[in-house]
Amino acid sequence: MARLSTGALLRYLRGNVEEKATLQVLGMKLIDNKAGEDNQNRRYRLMLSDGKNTFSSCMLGSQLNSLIDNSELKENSIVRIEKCMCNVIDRQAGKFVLMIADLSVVVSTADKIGDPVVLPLTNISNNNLPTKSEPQDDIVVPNTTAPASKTNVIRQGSNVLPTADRLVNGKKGGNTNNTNNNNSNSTKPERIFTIDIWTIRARVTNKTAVRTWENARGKGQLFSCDLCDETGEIRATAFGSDCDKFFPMLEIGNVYYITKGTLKTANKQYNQTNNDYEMTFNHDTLIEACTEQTQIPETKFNFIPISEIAQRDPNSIVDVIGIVKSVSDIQRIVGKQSQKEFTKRDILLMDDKAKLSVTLWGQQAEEFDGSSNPVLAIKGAKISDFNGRTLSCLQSSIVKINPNIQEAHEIRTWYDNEGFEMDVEDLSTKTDRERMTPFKTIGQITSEQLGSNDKPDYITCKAICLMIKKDSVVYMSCPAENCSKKVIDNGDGTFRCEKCNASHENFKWSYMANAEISDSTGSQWITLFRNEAEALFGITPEEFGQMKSNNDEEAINAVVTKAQNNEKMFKLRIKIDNYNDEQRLRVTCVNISDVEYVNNVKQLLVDINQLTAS
DNA sequence: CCCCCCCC
Repeated sequence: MARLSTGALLRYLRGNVEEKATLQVLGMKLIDNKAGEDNQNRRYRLMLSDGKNTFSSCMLGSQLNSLIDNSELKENSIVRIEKCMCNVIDRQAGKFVLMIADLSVVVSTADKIGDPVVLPLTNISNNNLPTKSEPQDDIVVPNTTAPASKTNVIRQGSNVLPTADRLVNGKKGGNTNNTNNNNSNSTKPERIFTIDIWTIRARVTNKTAVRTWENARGKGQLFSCDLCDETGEIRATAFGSDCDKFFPMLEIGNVYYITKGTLKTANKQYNQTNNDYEMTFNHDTLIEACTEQTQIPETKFNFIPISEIAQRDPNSIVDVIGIVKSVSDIQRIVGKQSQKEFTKRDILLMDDKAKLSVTLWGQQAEEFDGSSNPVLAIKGAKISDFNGRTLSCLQSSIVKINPNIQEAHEIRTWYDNEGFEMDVEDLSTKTDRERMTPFKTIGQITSEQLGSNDKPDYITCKAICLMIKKDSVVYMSCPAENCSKKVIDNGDGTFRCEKCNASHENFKWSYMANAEISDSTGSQWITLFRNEAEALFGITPEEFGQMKSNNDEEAINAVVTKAQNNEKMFKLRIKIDNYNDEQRLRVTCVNISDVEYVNNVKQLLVDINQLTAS
């Protein structure tokens, strides 16, 4: 039976955020946001109860808004806090915000439990952390409404500060050591205090050297660093004197409380963190080292499959993980422009679908030990389009060997069990034609006049097969190997091939199917030959030909119908050619594959970001 | 307010 975790709210505010407490939602309020119409970023503030106390500065992560939208999470719901953070706004004044990064709804519809009172915020900074709930105080859900214990969870003798809410209401808290008043209407919603000052507790995962800059706007110095906490990451930069002040304070790997700073939209072109904003440290910024133990991850990776690098734009920045298949020796080269000498080392990195060459530079190259096929995780490598696709690490790239993260364990297991004997597509040896199959819509075939160059254009589009010319799916072709020329039935049991200039005793069925495919932007007739037609129909040309010989209309209809109306990825070769003095667009399908929706959506997001960035 | 990151 679910129980509320008595005392959990105080423990959270004291920093014991690892606890997965069961709490009741006594109130929720949509917070006014400046971008009022921005439905994505709307924020709810919850009043949570642990059965004994309530705390109403609990911000619900916006990714959890759907729980409210679908009424799974509502007033009096009982929830389990899966992940939260305590944001200290002003420790002395007892201003805290509990950020709910993840929760699960234990009981959606419930009655109010107990008679909790507003949590008096004591000197939370005392280190005497209760680490587990007190079972004797647990309140059974849902069939008891026993009043909360008379004992306040706050330690005897502690300095009790007024609650944040009381401060907002303009009252002095005084000694509220025993605030447990069963008559108090503690569910009365308090005003939220304005969160115009924030504090994050974050780990520095990367830091640049101090660099000087000079351009038309002036000159100066700067450094930047990447910060991450349990919920995300952000890049921060300091200029001028702020640079002098903060550079020596921040050390890679350490955790800091950072208060105040300017936020601006991130320039995705240069910012490899997964955040729409970036931070500038300014005169008001306060940075304080955090010496407590935290669960803040070392580095936040946003891995993409290696195969997806083929679809991404050159020069874009990605995170990848893979097995080091092989490693080159150190090479020394001289830069063309700079005339400086660089050292480099190439690594062949593979996952379950593809492999490619990754270049490390300088110290990273020299110190790299790739023996015994380690897992390599790279954050912030640049895609280069030399020799197909390769990756190049930057000074800012984070390269981790055998990191202790889930994805690394998964790929290790895969490689040791089966991957070691697999071969996968090599993105770094492909010809231009093979790799240049960007995602496009059918409408773009016309709008971009694809196929009008000397070389054919190759695109990949997500489309549905609308119609198939079912009478001309297969034809009788020359049985000779490497010849698929249509044969003429001599009527005497032999079949003439003009190409081989010979008559054969038999023929073979070959595919040449015509299909109309469509997406939201248009439709296009395409031709499919053996591999692609076989992928579309799911049967061999011989099987199809047999049905045709048997005049088995019903079977043919069944096969054709099944091939229609499915969404697939069509890789197309597009070329205008002359046929009987007439120009016509030939669109040949060169590959059909299933839509990988996760990758497809990621690609769409990349496209959308590029549209909004420009 | 930077935004360069190398070579075949």
